[in-house]
Amino acid sequence: MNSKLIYYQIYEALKKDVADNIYNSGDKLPSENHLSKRFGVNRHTVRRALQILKNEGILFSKRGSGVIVQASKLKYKLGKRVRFSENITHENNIPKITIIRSEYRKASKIEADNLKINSKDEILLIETTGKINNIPTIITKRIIPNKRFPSFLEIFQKELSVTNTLKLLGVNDFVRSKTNIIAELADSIQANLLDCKINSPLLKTTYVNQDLNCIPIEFSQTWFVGERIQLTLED
Amino acid sequence: MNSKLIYYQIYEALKKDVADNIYNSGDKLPSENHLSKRFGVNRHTVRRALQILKNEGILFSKRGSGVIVQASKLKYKLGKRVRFSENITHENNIPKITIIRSEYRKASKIEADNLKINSKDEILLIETTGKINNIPTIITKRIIPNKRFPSFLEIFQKELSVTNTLKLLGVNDFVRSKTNIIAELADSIQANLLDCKINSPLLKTTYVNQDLNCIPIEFSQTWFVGERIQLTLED
DNA sequence: CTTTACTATACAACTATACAACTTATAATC
DNA sequence: GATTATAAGTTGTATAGTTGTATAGTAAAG
Repeated sequence: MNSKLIYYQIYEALKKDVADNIYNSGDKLPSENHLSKRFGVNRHTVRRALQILKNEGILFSKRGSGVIVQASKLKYKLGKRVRFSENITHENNIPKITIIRSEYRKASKIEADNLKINSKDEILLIETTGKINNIPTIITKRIIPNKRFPSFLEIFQKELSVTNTLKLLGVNDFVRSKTNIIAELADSIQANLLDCKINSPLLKTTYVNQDLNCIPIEFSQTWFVGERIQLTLED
Repeated sequence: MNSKLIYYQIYEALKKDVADNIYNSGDKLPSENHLSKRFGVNRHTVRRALQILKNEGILFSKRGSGVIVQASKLKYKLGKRVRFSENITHENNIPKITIIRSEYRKASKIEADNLKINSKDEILLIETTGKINNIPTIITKRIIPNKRFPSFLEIFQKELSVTNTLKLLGVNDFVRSKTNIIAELADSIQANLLDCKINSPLLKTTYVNQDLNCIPIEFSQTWFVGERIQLTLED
């Protein structure tokens, strides 16, 4: 019976277009006005169809900008050696990292504990966003001991890769000592950075990377947009 | 006896109004609520009268919009040289074309065969609706080889006429190589675009226009609302 | 008693219009 | 060249009006 409803027909037509890759991940759909002309209906009828697709996680919209095809959930491997770039390019996705903030300051107690440094030693904070196929998906906040890596920021700004930066600093391998995973809700700043709604579910991982002598290198937190990422564990 | 019945009297009154051109082709009637007040009856009694007029093909309705006076069947000439605008304006009717969709993509096999191009060459798809005296009557889906006419869309958006667009592109004359005519039933999207019921009969023509050197220019399909158009052949 | 014509009411689906909030592209200005 | 206004385009929201459909009820005719 649903099949006779107009909005449902439009829903099916648009869903097919996405499935047929007429609109690809990250693409903007034609505007609601264009779609309403294409289907010969009022804009609100199109919106009703779009709403279903948004609920299904196939589309998402941004006021003033457009309606965009949601990328299917990317698998992000967690384990002993987690490498961002490899994790993304592995499935032919294109990563892009942007530094949004960096600052030097004294370590907090938690940071000092995790990095096994003296309390109030100076640390470097770097906050980055990661886009996958041009869709913002990841925020990372890194705490790095400044005493050991005084030129980290300078190199990282060029390399935009922890792995490469550490190599250039003489650390050829590093592993995770632990990873905690919790769920959080996006606040307005995160929502803005991640192109998601406020209160969208985020996956937050907290971890320490250390060299092979078990000396901590970075204490970091990463937020993933739940709709776009699934974390997978391996041993 | 029938003449006593209220709904039948309303039916006759409305039919007379249409015959007397109080309501013309394409005009909206007053809403059912207004009519029910005018005749001093319940809305459903008016609807019963309207239903007969719809069955007779004199009126048609669109949910949310209103009840509209149906046009009488227009003659549309098919033959070697088919020109939409001329066909319509010939009997003092006013045509209006709207682009509802355009996209570039690879040719399907059938399209490539008909256009005599390589399979998977890029084509331009343009979908338009044609209103006659403001009543939607025609849908056309055109496939045009992009390699030969890379600026077709740009010009067509201004001209809204294939004949004019081709003239500006240096093609002063073109003819149809073949025309197939079949009957189809309107699906829900076509029904909305054409302001007709789902499963209304449509005339569908499939044809290829080619230049005088017999090189295909467009491979297209046109759907006509059966209630509003009759096709006529000439040689 | 059953059917038919008509009323009454309510809600769903869709249209029409307007405006706010926001983004993007373009032009103007420094 | 970079920054700032301006304009145009987009989604979000609200309100009102229209047809489609379902249910219940009344009165009259057979």
